[in-house]
Amino acid sequence: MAAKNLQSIRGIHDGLVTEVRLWQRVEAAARKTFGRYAFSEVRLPILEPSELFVRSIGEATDIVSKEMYAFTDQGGDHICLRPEGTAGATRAYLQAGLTRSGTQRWFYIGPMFRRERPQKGRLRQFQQIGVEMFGAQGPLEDAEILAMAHAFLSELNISGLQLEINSLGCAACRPAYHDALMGYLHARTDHLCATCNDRMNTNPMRILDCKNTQCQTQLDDVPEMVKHLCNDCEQHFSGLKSGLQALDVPYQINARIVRGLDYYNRTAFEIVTDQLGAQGTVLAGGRYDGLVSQLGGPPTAAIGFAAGLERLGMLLAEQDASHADTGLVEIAVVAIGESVLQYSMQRAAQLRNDGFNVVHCGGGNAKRQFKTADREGARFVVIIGEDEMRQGCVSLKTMATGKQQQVSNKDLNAAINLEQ
RNA sequence: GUGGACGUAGCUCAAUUGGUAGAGCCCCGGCUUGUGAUGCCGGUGGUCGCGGGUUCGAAUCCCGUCGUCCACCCCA
Repeated sequence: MAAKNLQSIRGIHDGLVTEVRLWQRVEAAARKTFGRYAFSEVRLPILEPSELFVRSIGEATDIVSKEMYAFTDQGGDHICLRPEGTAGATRAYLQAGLTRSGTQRWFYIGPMFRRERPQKGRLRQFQQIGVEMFGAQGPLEDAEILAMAHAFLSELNISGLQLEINSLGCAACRPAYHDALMGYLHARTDHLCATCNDRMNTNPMRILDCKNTQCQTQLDDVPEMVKHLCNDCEQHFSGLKSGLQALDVPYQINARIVRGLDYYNRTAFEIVTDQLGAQGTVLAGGRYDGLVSQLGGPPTAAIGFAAGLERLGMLLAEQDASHADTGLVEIAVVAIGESVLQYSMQRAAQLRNDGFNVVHCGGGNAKRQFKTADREGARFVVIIGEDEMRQGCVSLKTMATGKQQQVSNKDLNAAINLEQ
């Protein structure tokens, strides 16, 4: 344990080489897939006014009431590290005056901050890949955005994932459902856990996904939102389902998916895994038709989702560890003798210009240099001594086979490509 | 925020009933000063997370603290 009093903040981890390689694979898959669906990347602020999240997510939520890194800056402004991306994206959409510019299809990749108790797959600073689509209201868009999420994860080849969908209804049908739910729950308060009894007052729908098995046994025939949808919501939901079927996206209806926030309506979905312990949600989202107007804009339909970059990286690491460490270094240059040092550096530079990833082993003791080459995982060693320099050639060694040959400088690239 | 487990060399771990720490791997050097991954020999490296306390004596017991992990909670 090196630096004792100089550690990263609890729950805030360094992304070292291994993790970053994993993340970059996830990011590459996202950029590729989202591009196919004509989504464009945006880069949004990490610092936002605290007020933004109070007004969007809501003061009563855990995220805002106890998990936000919020502070007053030197000028007296109340600002915070963003705990999620949707609110900022909506703010930016409004600020840029895009409400009459047609459908906006955005995605972003970046860090979010929540002061939670750290756990596997749960960090205080974590990265999300977020997608937001503004100005699209039909079930076709819902189906397509889910197909996009599915394609994105398929691109990564992660198995064991499950798409679950639900409908949360809308302002028209939710009150009646709420009454039905409360009636059902009130009859069983004695059998529900303490947390659930609290939730009766704050957010009764949350009781549906309580993990307490005792509570779950009480909920066998609990009223479900999907069975209380109004006509419009019903049509929307069946449009989504038939869209997913048409696109061959496997899904499952899970009436227990809920959202804590008021602005969510209709489609809600999660993609879950059983491989990350309690933090099984790898991607989640839904429709939030109410948010734009809640933040002062015109009524605007919107839908989006966010995926946890670290969680996806962990799944990749568990599934194919072999993939993680494919050699970065293609060629190691070994210089034998002081007199060829500078020349060997020039040859290394030339190989880099030719498009190879090259390390120079530093000259000196030949054995040491070969050891370095091996440790770096170089596939080839280009050996340069006085003879080679004089003759305008190098000795090319293929590390895996041990085969070594003399190749003239002009034939080197061809020889390497032959050996690959 | 609540509950539980853990914290010993760079890494993975060991140290019988409390007697001031060991191994493997890694790293460095040598056996071969134009050749690696296998072999042999040698070497560097630890205020036992940190701070108190009990004791003649603590890595080992107690308290606190920080951190990691797990579950609750919450969520990506």
